[in-house]
Amino acid sequence: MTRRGETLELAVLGLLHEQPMHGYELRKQLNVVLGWGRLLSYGSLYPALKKMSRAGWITEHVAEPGTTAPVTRRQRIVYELTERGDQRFTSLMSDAGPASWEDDNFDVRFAFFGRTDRDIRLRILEGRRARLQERLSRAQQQLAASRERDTYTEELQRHGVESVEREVRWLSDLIAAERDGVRRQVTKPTETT
Amino acid sequence: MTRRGETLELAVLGLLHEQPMHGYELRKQLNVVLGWGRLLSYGSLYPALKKMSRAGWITEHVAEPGTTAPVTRRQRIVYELTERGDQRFTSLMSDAGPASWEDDNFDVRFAFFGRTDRDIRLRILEGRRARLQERLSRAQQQLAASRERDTYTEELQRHGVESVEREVRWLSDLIAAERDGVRRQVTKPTETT
DNA sequence: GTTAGCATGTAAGGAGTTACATGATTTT
DNA sequence: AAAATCATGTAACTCCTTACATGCTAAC
Repeated sequence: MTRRGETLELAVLGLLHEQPMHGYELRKQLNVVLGWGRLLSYGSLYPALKKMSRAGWITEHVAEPGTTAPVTRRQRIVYELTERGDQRFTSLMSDAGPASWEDDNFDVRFAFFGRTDRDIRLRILEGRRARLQERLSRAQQQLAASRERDTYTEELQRHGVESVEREVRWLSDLIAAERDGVRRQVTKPTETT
Repeated sequence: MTRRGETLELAVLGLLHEQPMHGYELRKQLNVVLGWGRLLSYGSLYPALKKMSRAGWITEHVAEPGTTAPVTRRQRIVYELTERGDQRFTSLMSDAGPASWEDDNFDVRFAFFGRTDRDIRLRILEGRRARLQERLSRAQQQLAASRERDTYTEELQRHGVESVEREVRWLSDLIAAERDGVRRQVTKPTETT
């Protein structure tokens, strides 16, 4: 019944869904999928992989030098998704959770949209938009209320509101595209500054 | 020589710089200053206040019902900035730290720009911009390299790049304004409340 | 021959959340 | 009389980072 911290787990399962990988490579790929500014630390990655291995979602294969890759530098451990891991992936992608959990996982889930049904995609996108809009109205009220505060605080809040508004528009475009069943191809929204 | 987690500390010191406050009120204000989506939990706030109190940066005054506010609901503990706390605030605002630390603290520092010198403000803004630009070029390379990947991953990366580009422009505007000495009306806002 | 990158791990510690515990006051 | 809000706190737990430990291979 773990509710938080499944983000890393989902990201690993999703990446191994594409192809087996060893930890070092996985870390680099995780940097793309997780929206985090920094690279995930090894102190976090390897224990997580062990845990997932024990849970039966992935398997560890020791790849000896020269057997797998053209130039293998040293012993590497290649992780591969199991069938149960695949089920776990699907469950994590489609299950609804608390708002905070869904917010934490949004980026990762989005990255794996290609392996998810359209109705699930729509639910995730609409849920995200609804939560952002809620946050937006609170922030706008706050902005209107705190006019007395100094310019910098106000500027920070104004910028925050604009960023969220921008993200809401982005989501709306994506939702519209999904509804139309149109395979979206990167239309650059007209920039208004 | 604590390097991380001074974010909360800085935010509290900055808010108490304006006026003394009790914990419950502080939490609401922190929600504005810290860029976090959720409210800070009490389980995090109160121990932090105790710690800062022991360090001598703030003092605790018990405000008995009826003595301070017009309608006091129950016993509240009002926290007030000490002189050493003020020094600590200045130090945290002006000290340069590791990149990750400066990134974590950027929002909070920006919110308190009104109580900081212009050269410090410029250093913080330019530092932030430099780090974002660095991240941007890496992300752009990644985006160009991974054209084979599916549409959603690409879309996510594209959106990420655009967001960062936008933030860089925002920072550039702010830097230009600071350089021009276009005083955004500083230091002490007109006394009200 | 030394530095940089590849590759895997452990131990200690930091900073936060959730759940629990208590109780007054205001609103419905 | 119940529910919401005000107000403060503790204990257990989670997840992550930093620092340490090891050792191979490629490039300069």
